[in-house]
Amino acid sequence: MPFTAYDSETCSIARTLALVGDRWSLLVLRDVASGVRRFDELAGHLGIARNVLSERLRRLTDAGLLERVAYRDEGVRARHEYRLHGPGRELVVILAAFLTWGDRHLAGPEGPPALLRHADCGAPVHLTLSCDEGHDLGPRPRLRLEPGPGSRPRP
Amino acid sequence: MPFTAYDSETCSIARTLALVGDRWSLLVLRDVASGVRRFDELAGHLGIARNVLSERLRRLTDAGLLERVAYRDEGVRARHEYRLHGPGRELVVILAAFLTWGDRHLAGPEGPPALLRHADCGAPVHLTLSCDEGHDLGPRPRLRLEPGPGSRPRP
DNA sequence: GCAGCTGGGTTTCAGAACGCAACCTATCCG
DNA sequence: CGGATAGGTTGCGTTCTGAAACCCAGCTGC
Repeated sequence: MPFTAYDSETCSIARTLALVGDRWSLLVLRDVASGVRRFDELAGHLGIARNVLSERLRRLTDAGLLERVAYRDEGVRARHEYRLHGPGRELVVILAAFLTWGDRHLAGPEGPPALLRHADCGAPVHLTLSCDEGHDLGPRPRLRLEPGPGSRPRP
Repeated sequence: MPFTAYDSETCSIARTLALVGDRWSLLVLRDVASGVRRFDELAGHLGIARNVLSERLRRLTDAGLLERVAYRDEGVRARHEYRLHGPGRELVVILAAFLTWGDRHLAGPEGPPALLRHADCGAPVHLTLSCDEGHDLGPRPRLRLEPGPGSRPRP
């Protein structure tokens, strides 16, 4: 049964992209994961239009990837900030995949523009793809995507 | 030095997203990686507008992620198809990251809609994030993104 | 006690991107 | 010659995005 016989949108890749696959969501998540948590900081750092940022934060919060947390600096009224939440914390693996690819193929001669480290021990981090037989698949893995139990035929 | 002091667009995540971070590119790459290589098949399976598909294929080809390969079925004139090429073959790691996340958080009770297997041995594939000290970081890694040698201050 | 500042947005409107359908064009077959 | 078909391109209307202005609540200084 060819891949084309199955519904494109049911695939987990498509579903995940529908959630965070626009031009800004992953950058917002990157910044939040890096400690940029407040609206104005995000808007300033990302260069995103404020209405778009507002809409993205709402969507990501509604989806449970971010949480709004109240905080209060001294002498200022209570405000709130955004933090990674629940499943959102696992999205950093996707960010790491983008970072790794970009470092390998888009970095200039000066080297990678950002480094990803293990927060606990400070060592650089790397992503490996391996199969349940224990083979390491390397950077250019030979893979096959096939319909799984939750697949649906194309409408 | 806070993360906000560094240019958002220089980051490898941002650069990679600028290349493939629109609503369709990664789905096109998923399909091409899965053996859907011809224009009409892609258009039909993805449900993408033909002009948009045309433009995406050109961009991805220009960027060196896809190559156009001539082929000829019997009794039909020569045509061409698209295949993953060079750095494009390494993008499947990003697709695997999306798939893994979607399987964990967006799959229904029936199970994952698609399975990713090692083409050589047929075993399911998984992604692991580990640090150079050898710690396995698990699905919710505690990471720190910091400016690297190629970083630039914010303009 | 009120003017101004600040964080965190919403509103408005123009321009870019997208989706749909129609059309074009080689080539091969009958 | 007249389809059939793969692989696009063109034109047009709708939707999404971006920039900038505006709003609003609460603190602070005067």
